Amino acid sequence: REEREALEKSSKAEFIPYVKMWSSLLTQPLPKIKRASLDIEVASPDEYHIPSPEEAEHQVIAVSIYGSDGRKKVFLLKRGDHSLGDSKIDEAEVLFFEKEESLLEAVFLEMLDYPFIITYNGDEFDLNYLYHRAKNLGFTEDVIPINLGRDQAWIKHGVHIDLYKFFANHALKVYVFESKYVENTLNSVCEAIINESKIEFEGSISDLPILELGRYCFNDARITYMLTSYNDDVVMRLLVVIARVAKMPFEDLGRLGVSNWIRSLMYFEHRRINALIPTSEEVSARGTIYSTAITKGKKYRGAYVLEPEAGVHFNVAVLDFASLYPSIIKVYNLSYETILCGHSECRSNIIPETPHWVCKKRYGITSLIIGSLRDLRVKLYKPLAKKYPPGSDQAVLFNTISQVLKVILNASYGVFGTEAFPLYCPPVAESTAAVGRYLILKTVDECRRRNIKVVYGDTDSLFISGAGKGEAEKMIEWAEEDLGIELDLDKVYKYVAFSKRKKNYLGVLPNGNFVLKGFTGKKSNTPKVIKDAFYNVVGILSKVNSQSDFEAAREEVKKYLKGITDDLRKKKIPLADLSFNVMISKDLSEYVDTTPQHVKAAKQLERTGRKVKGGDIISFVKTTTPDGVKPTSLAKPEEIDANKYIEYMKSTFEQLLDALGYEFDEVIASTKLEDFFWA
DNA sequence: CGTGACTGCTTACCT
DNA sequence: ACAGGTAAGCAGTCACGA
Repeated sequence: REEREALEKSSKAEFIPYVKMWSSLLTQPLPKIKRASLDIEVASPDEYHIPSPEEAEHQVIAVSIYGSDGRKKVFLLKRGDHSLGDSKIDEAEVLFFEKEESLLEAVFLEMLDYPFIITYNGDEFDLNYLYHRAKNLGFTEDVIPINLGRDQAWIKHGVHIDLYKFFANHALKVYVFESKYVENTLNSVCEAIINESKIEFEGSISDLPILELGRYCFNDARITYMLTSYNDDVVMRLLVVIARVAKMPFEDLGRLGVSNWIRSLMYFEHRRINALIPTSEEVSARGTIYSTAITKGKKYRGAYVLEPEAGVHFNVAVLDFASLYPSIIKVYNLSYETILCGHSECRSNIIPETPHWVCKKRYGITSLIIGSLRDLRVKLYKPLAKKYPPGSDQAVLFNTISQVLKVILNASYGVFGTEAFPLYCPPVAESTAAVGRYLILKTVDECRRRNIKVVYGDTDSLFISGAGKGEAEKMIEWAEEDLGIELDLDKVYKYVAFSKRKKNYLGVLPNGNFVLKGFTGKKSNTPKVIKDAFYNVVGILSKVNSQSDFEAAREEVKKYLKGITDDLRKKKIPLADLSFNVMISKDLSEYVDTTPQHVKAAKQLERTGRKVKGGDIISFVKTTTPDGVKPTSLAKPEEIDANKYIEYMKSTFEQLLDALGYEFDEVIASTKLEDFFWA
């Protein structure tokens, strides 16, 4: 209450009701949700055949249900020609059925005990299959607890949450799960998030002994459930908080993107204040785009990225604007109905760098909603999450709220620049970005005026070198007074190394921890051998405390890299560590313009019978064969093109070594110590 | 017909 | 169906010179 009252006091009158409304809603305790995960296995003629849910022509041979109340059941179909095997399923009660009909009946009955059913891809497969299979077996509609929509499956008595769609949500993937997984499969997500895996087996699922099949199926249900229970039910908590903010039912919010959450939230607010919801045509007609994008194919100009000053800089502070774009939307009163408003007296209220003006008479709906949510996150929930001991109920609640607000706030500007958003309003989007450029450039000017050296900056951040704590604090005060926007001291690096490339740097903190941005050496598709080598080199460099320390580190780096390149030449590196892992974003037939290397490898895989579809990760190695690549699973060690790997290593390490002023070729070719000089 | 400059496609990243 | 900006590798095209 104390913190909330302080926030209310510092808020403008128009924002106070919103702060009150949000804080009383969001601080409600989080319910424990009774639920069960469900997974099914279907007989299939061969291992590459994926049974069609609509036809549902094959038997359902196993179902597992894993409940939050501790009940865990495996339903198995007895098949005469299959042995039971000797697998043990310790945790669960195992039930055998002679007839598939009675198995399904028992499963449906069990489902009724749970108001929430959790699946991984149940919309497309598990529930869809169960429904059609039951129909095929003569079940009547009223005894099947499932309804099918166009792209989703509903539970008649409760809520079905399909985690596949939840974990595939790009915004959640990036901002909540920190891009820890790339592929959206159950196995990839579980490995990245809860350190669990699917059970591996060879051949076809239908050929497994019955108990072995049960063990496999049960494990899937178990890890699916764990995705909702790990870290104190964080996924369930996220769903509850998103539902509260977005004013959206659970069924929808797990399946729809952030733009839909924001649409729902904005529409709700229109209804609450008795305002008409405009049509997209009305909103689009407000104005047109003025700026031109730097990137081909984009609609308007975006953020500004400063040229980094190449080299090593010691004692670098990073200043950044807290939630820059939401702050701009709030402070500059940006909204579809305030931009280019009808009042002639507002026409002089011009947005910097644009011909657009904005209303002076009243606050816009976007400004009020996004502005108040921004303040809630920055001034209330972030500090509150830190105030309570980690793991306490309060810390857990405030952290969840803070994460959800982050996702929504991060998307709140972008939605106005996307045609699919019903309140699409390009002048709002381009004005937000324009003000961002204006603010960061003004701040750079102010630094220069104060003789503070700016060595880099991107969108909302400035890296300043050689400034003391006092000077940084003065800048923060200046921003508050002259810009009306909150600037923070984000961190202070022991040193930062920049090559000449933007969005690409190494920052080392006083405690030796480091931050790597942009480097090829950290990208998910880079071969493990090169990625490991890169992190090891950075590890060596992160111990450096002064210019002279670089001398000693240099020798260590050189020796280390020489070892790796020698191993590469002698083909001592295992294939798995040499593989590039690249996502194939569409189906093979859709690559009509070019045939990139991962597509070449995928085509070779298809020729061996493997199915490849959009979203799969293709693992390939560079070879001396005519295609230049081979899928890792089909390649032989002697086919590896060592030179290609050394070339790739060179360009990977140059991004780092450039900054330090020496050449990769010298590192691996030279034998004389005196050949090396550091900047 | 081979080479190199150039453009466009594709993926992954940064804010 | 949030946005734009940047890096990098490779595929494909085309002019140029032999």
